[in-house]
Amino acid sequence: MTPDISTLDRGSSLQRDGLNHQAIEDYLKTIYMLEREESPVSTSRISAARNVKPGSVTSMIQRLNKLNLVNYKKHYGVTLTPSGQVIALEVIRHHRLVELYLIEALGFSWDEVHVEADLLEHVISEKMEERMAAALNFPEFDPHGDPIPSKEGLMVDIRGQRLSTIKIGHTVILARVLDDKNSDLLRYLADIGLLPGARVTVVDVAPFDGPLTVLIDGKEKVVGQKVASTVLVEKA
Amino acid sequence: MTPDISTLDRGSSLQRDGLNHQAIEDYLKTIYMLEREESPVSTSRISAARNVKPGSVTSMIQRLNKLNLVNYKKHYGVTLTPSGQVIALEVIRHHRLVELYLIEALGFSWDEVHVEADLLEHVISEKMEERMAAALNFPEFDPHGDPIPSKEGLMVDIRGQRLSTIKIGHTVILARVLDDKNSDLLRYLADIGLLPGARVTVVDVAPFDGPLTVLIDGKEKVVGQKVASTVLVEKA
DNA sequence: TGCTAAATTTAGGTATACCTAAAAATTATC
DNA sequence: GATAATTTTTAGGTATACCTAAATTTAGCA
Repeated sequence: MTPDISTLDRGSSLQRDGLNHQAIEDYLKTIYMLEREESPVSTSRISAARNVKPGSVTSMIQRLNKLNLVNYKKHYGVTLTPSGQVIALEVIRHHRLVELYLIEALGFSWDEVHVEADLLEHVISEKMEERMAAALNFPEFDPHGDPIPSKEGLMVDIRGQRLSTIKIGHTVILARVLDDKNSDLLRYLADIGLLPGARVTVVDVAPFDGPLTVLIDGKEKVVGQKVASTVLVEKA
Repeated sequence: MTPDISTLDRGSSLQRDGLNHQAIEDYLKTIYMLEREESPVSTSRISAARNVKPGSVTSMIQRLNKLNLVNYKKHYGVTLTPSGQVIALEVIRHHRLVELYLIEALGFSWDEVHVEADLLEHVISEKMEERMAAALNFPEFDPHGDPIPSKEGLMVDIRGQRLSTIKIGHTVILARVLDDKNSDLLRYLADIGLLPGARVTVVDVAPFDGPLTVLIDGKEKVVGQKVASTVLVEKA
C-alpha cells in the first residue's frame, strides 16, 4: 500500500488525532517560505532554516516525497506539490491569525507572539481558526504586515520595496517587517515607531551605505542600513 | 547523571521547546484524576483511561519514575510525587481555562471544547494562561462545573452528591457534570437545561432504579438513572 | 495449600524525527 | 579536464511512545 495524502488529510489537512504531524507541517511551511525566495529549494537551505542537520533533511524530504507532498529530485532540490501547498498555506494562515489574535484579543506585544504561534499553529482546529478570524473581522494582514492566506489558500503578493532603497525626499508607508522572529529587533522597531502603517519620510542617507535619517510620524530618527532593509514600504 | 525534574521544568514545568512532553503530561493528568477516585493507581486503570496497552503503561510509568514524577512499586501501583502533582495541576488548569475561554470568548458550545482543550492544554504558555484567566475574570469553575486549580496548584474539593441520590421533594442546584468527554450526553443535558447553576426539584423517582421526574427551572423533565448519576448537585 | 485466573512486567518490534560520520555526487577552480 | 571543495545522500545510531506476545507475579478460590 502506497502512503498518500489522504492518510494525512482529515477534516482539513491538519492533524486532529494523537499523531504528531508537527514536523511535517514545519517542513512544508519552511519549504513554502524558501520557495518564495528561490525555487527549487536545496537541502542546505532547509537545513539552515530549520536548524537541523542536512542528513535529517534528506530523510524527511524522502518521506514527504512518498506522501506526495513535495516533488523531489536527488541533488537538485524540492518544490511543494499542490497538496503540500495546501497544508503549508493552512499552517501559515493559522500562524498569522494566532499572532494577530494574541495581540488584539489577549494584549500580547508583537515581539512575543511568534514563538507562541509556532506551537499553536499545529494545534488549533478549523473551527477555532474560523472563530478567531471572525473575532478579528477577517483580517488580511498580520501584525508584521504579512498577508494572511484566505481559507481557499489565496494570499496577496509581496508588495513594496525595502526602506533602504528609498531616495532622499520621498515619503512612504511602512507595509511589512520581513523578520518576525527577532524579538529584539521588533521591540526596537516598535520603540521608534516603525510599525506597519507608519508614515516615513527619508530626510537623509549617509554615504557608503550609511544610516538613514527619517521622519517617522513627524519625529526624526536615525536607522541603520540593516534595519532599513528589513522593512518593506509602499508609496504614500 | 540521574535525570530529574529540572530537566523538564523550565519556566513553569511545561514544555516550551521542541520536545514533546505531551505524553508525559497526559499520563500525569490521568494519574491525578484516577488518584482522586482511588490511590494508588493500577496499570490497568491507566491503560483503560488512556486507551493504551498495559505493557506501554508499565514502560511509561518506569520513565516517569526515573524522572521523579511518580512513586512506583512493581505490581502495586503508582502515586504522583509533588513534582508530578505540580505538572498535573498545571495541565488541568490549562485544560479547564481553555474550555471556558473557547465558550466565553469564541462562542463554542460546551460539547465541543473538550477535544480542543486536550490539545491546547499542552501548548499554551504561562503568559497565555494568565491572559485568558484575566479575560475570564479569574474564574473558579469551568463550563462543566469542574474547579479550576489556582496558579499555586490549589483546587477546591469535589462537593455535592449525585442527583440520583436526592430524595423526592428536595430542591438542589446543579454543580457539576462528571463526564466532560461525552459530547452526546452534554448536548442532551444542555437541551433539557441540566447545566451548572440550574435549579432542580425531584418530583418523583420510579421504583427499581427507575427514572427521575424533575423540575428544571420550572419545566418538568424525566431523566434516567444513568444521566442522574453523572451530575453532582448541592443543597439549594 | 495448590492451582488457576487475572494483572503486570519483560522482551522484542515499529515508526517518527532527530543525530554523526562516511560515501557519493555535484560544482568550482586551476 | 582533472582535482579540490562543497553539497547531498546513505548508513547506522538514539530516544520517544506506542505495539504484541511471552513470562512472571499476585490474587482468588476450592
